Amino acid sequence: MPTEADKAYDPVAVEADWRARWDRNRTNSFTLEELRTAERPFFNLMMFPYPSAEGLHVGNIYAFTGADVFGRFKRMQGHAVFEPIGFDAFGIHSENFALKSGVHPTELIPANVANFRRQLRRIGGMFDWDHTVDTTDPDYYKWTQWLFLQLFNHGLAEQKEAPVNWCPSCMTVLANEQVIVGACERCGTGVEQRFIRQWFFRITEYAERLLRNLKHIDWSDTTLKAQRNWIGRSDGAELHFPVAGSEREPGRTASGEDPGDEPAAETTRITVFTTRPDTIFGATYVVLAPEHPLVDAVTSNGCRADVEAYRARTQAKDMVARKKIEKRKTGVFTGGYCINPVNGDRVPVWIADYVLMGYGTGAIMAVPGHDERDFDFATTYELPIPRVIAAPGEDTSTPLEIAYEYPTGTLVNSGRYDGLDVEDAKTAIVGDLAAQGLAEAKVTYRLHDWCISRQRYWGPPIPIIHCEACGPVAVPEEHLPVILPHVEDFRPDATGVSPLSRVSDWYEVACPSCGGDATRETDVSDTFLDSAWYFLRYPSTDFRDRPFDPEITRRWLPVDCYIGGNEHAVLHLLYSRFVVMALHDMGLLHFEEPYDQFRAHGLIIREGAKMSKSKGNVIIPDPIIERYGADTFRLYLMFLGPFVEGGDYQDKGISGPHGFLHRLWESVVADDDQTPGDDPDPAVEQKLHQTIEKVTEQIATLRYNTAIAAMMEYLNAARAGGRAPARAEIEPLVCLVAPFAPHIAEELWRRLGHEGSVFDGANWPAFDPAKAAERVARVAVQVNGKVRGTVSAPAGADREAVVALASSEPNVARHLEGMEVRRTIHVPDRLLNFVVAEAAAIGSGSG
RNA sequence: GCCGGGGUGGUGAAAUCGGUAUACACAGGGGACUUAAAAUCCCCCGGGAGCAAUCCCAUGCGGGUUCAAGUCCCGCCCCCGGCACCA
Repeated sequence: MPTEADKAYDPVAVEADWRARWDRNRTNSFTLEELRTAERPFFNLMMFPYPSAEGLHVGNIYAFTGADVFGRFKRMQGHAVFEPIGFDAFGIHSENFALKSGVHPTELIPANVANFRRQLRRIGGMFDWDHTVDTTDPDYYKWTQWLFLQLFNHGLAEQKEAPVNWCPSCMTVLANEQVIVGACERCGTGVEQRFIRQWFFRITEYAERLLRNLKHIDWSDTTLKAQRNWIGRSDGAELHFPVAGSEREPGRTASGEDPGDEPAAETTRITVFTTRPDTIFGATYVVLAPEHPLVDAVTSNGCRADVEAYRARTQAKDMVARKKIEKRKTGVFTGGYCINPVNGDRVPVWIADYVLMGYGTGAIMAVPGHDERDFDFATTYELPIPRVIAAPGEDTSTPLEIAYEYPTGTLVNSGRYDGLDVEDAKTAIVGDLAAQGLAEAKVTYRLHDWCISRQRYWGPPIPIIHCEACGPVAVPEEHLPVILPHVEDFRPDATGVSPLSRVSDWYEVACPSCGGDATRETDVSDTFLDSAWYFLRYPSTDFRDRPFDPEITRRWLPVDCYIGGNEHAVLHLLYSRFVVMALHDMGLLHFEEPYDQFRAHGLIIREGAKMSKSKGNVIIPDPIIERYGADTFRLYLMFLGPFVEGGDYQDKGISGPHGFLHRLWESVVADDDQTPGDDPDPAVEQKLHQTIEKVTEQIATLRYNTAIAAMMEYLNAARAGGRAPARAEIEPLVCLVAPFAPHIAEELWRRLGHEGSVFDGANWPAFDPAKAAERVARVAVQVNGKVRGTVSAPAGADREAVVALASSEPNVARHLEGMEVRRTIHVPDRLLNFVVAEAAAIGSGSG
């Protein structure tokens, strides 16, 4: 006998019950054997969270719920869906929090992870808890270190000097995002740059493939665009400007006839990169980055003091400030000159910090007439600004008020190239200079090599041993993992090197190669390395002796669907693509792109404002879940707006979805005497199939908000006028709602008499187009484009039939009176439009 | 500055192969049921005029194309996110 308590919807009880059943029945977990043999495998991935001390953020819940809805939907369509979750627990966030709170990360992180696990279970995600990953677990980072070694062994890891942000007050290295307008985010002290030897992965070797493959993968457009911009291919040329006074200048003839027979090795040349070789006649000076290696060579004695002072000033600025556009460009003349290779003109050489050593060749030819930055600089230092490109309607003498930068026009003031258009001139000039050894066509990428060294504590040690005799030596694979030693005080100190460099009994080791005295690398690796391969690990966590099992990997990878935030649209996705591509080239993976499909979700705001701790308007999930249940919370989050765009969380709005689930519950768990027979009402059944069609299509395209609206509309129709829906009307709705509200769906499915989980077996309702078809169409009738009435016509009715119906509609007839119908436009089942004009000037006026 | 994405009721938002603008929900108002409350159910809800039928206006602003424009084209304004001297 069901009791009263059994009949009321108690979300907290239902959800606790079903969490227990899922665990008991292993509903969401795969055994190793199941992973090996799964039919129709579907790898549903979401970006794993950083387990913060504050607990799961609504942003996380939003993202995970959206991904989980998709996974459950696929599962109900008969796929074997693998949906793992893990913890990205290394990195500067944990370390800084630990420094501030005084709790060591080795205590902090496990506590945070435990809390996250609890919260993740509570939201009802279909997570396989037997296959999780924690990047701080030595069993995991052993393989992160292994990955480093694979790249090292294949020549893709190398050491280079590179600048870091240094705060002289905190005595620590800062990440770029910790530098706010040139100052340390914590103490406000001005940041300097220091040069340190660091490890880099040669991702730039893969730039072209990383760019090219973007054409074939199914990703959000915005993400593809962000990747393209980041890789930043630009097509241009390197041009060589011999330094005046060094040997063997080319002849001074304007046409550049002197071929300068051999490209004389002893000639010092400044090589510039430009995308506009057509403007070379307008190059009135050359600018080197202050760090450029030729600065010393070109600087005259008279200018040396100024040059040195300027270089010192530049170095004191941090990299971030230097990248900000300042109002005035600055620079100094070196006293040196070089020769414009196209006409033999002597042009002065300057240094300026608007030229960056890290891009192109670290040197530019300045064309002030056709480049805004050069224009500003030339204006400041009163350098000449000639015109060499004329737009239509302009000529040589048209004054240049601002730089003319458009890549179209005709050359002027350019010797024998005058009259050529921009594109032809590029080819001709580069071709002619190349014949003299003074130019090469060249493609440059904005993408930099990936610096993975961190002078920090909370990360996996880089598995390298430095030996005086042998150089950097890989830690032998059998010695992995290189365990991160427990260091009580891991605060960075004045030396600016990693905290691990203070642990001599850890870093002093024998060289694996020669056995001599050697030291471990004391930097740890970037968190992005941890997350660059975690999806490979998930299905293979049953193996302790290999990072990923070939057979399992072949079945499950690449990832079928990846959902995550656009804040990782660039780096994380790019790095993981690179790692996969490299492993593919080593023969370790059968694919070279990790994610078949990627979708970026939107952001949640609250009551129209961005959420932030300082505003005190963050949504705290636990109390909401306690009050309404996870199902309501999930449903509401997905209802707020389109998943890929985000939405505005308004506290009161949750009552809508909550009421919907209550009504659904009552429609199933109705009083016995109200339970009607099994025959569905034809009109309701029609609506049902229309709803199945919409919901199926909209979930597949992540338009969850409208899918939910369609279900609400259907339930309203099925309950209209207080009627109790028939079982055949309501049972399919339980299935449709299941991806969003899995606990209540399970419970109602059980109460409808089914054994086991609604997610086992392909229970997604079948759509029958015949049942969904409308038999009567409501056709809007317009006169001159204005709606004057609607008529009901049999579906598919032809023009004459609809015209006849429409003409007898009183209001339509009134508007047609005295008018001549010139045209009639008929859109079947939708609309009829009479285009009319006054028949004659005679009888005006209507009734 | 550049690259994305947007501006539709009191609010979150629907509708973009051009075809009845405002689905669904919140907030608000009225009613039924109930001892009462909750829950449920029904009705109203863009602005203006009118007793009403009905008419006019309305999708950031200004033009245009079309029988027909929230949707397409041109020119602006504003908001959000990202990148930022990339030669």
